[in-house]
Amino acid sequence: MVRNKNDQQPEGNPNQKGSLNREAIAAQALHLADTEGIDAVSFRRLAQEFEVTAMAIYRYVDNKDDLLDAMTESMLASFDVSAQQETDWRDQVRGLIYALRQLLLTHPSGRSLLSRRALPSTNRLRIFEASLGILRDAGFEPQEAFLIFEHILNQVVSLVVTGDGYVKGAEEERRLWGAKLLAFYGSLPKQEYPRLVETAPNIAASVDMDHHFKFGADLLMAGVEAFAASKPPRKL
Amino acid sequence: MVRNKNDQQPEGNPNQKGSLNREAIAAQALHLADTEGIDAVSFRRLAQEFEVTAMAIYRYVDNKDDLLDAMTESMLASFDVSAQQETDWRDQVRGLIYALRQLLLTHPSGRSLLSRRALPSTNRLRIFEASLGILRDAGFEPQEAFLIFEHILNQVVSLVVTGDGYVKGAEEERRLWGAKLLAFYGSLPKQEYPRLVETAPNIAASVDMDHHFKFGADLLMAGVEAFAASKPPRKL
DNA sequence: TTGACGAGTATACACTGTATACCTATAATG
DNA sequence: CATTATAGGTATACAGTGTATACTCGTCAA
Repeated sequence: MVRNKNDQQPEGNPNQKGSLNREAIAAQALHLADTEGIDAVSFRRLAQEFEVTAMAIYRYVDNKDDLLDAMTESMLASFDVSAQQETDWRDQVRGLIYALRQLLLTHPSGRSLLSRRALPSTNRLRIFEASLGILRDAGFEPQEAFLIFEHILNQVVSLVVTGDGYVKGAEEERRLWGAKLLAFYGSLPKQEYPRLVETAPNIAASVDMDHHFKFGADLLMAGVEAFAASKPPRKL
Repeated sequence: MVRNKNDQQPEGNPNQKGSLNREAIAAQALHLADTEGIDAVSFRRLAQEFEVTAMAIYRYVDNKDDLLDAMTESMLASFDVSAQQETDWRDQVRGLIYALRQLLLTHPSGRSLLSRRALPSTNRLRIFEASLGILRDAGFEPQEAFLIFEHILNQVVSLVVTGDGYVKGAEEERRLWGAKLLAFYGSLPKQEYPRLVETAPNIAASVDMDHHFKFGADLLMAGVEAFAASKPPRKL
């Protein structure tokens, strides 16, 4: 047997990431997903960053699914719904929308993480509960509140992170993609695709988040408010 | 060299799938994705269904990304936006929504396919153009039309196929998941999560598509109509 | 007859998640 | 103190994945 190759520690350098534990692993994995895409998150890659073997991670995480759960929790840990205590429910909902946006801007991998079918853990439950509270207080029935919240979450997700491959800070790549879209849609045969050609600049501009998002958020709010108005006048 | 192991064809059975070609591959891959999930689509698996080597597929498909493109095209081939020629734009939009729903019911893998960041091919362009046409005729500006269409598409997708792992016809599994959700949310501590507990039945019921969808579609339409109403009175 | 070419095979490489068996330094216990 | 248990980590292996490269045919044209 040729085992015991490196019995003693090579150098006494303390692991700068701190000792291995579930939270640290989840945080590192989340950071990896946000900066290099969700596909970059693998046991071997993660282990390498902790200067450790892939299997060592299984001490703290059941399997990949559990790892993704832990990442989700890590992402949602610092998220506080009730940060802003507005009086008008419209402002509260709008606040929720923009808080979710901020969350997804810092964590683009949220798209992948939040759309997994899994039973939620504490942080997600907390947010879910608080959001339902806002909508219930606004006068919506339980089912309506649930559906509206889902509506909002889905819409915000797809408004902020366009496409699956989005990673944090990839400004240059993003700009390039916008140019590519403009070139593509702009050069389509005009008589076959008149609408697409005229809309090409807008399609391309959709990679610019701020403007795009404000527009989408307004549309979203318009829907919720219209729905509220179409109900028996019980709203606050 | 130990090549040429099986020189002659084992049996003379004609490939029941027909001779290999791009369309057949795409169709088969799409079917596979719809029935066993998008992860079941691999070159080796696909090749096996055609009784062929994995590398043979590369004759007709550049790489996996191109395969997914081909699948998307295959899925959208039979989709016709202008099937229903309603006069009222509201009915047209509603028709579009329900047509998209039907598409995603037959092809649950559409969620994965449609949310990829890629330049669209002909079928997708055709649908895009037609949809923009409807919205432009309704009086929306180019940018508005584009954003509303995205809004609609995203919302329908997330309304129809909840979660990533959805496959066609998995009725039993779906029912089980609903029961699991009900048990989970229903048994949360009531004083910590009052809203979630009261909403538990609705959350569980969201696996029942028909009811869930009608509700979501109404909310969606309410948003679009409200947005239309908030504009200078130019709508038809 | 030769040669090109289309279609498919064989093999290999670097990845992935994860099961199993092992080692070893520390802590608990007789 | 001596022994044993255990927590934390390593090593290896297996079945998958996408795909690059090289090869082998059968058919058809010059």
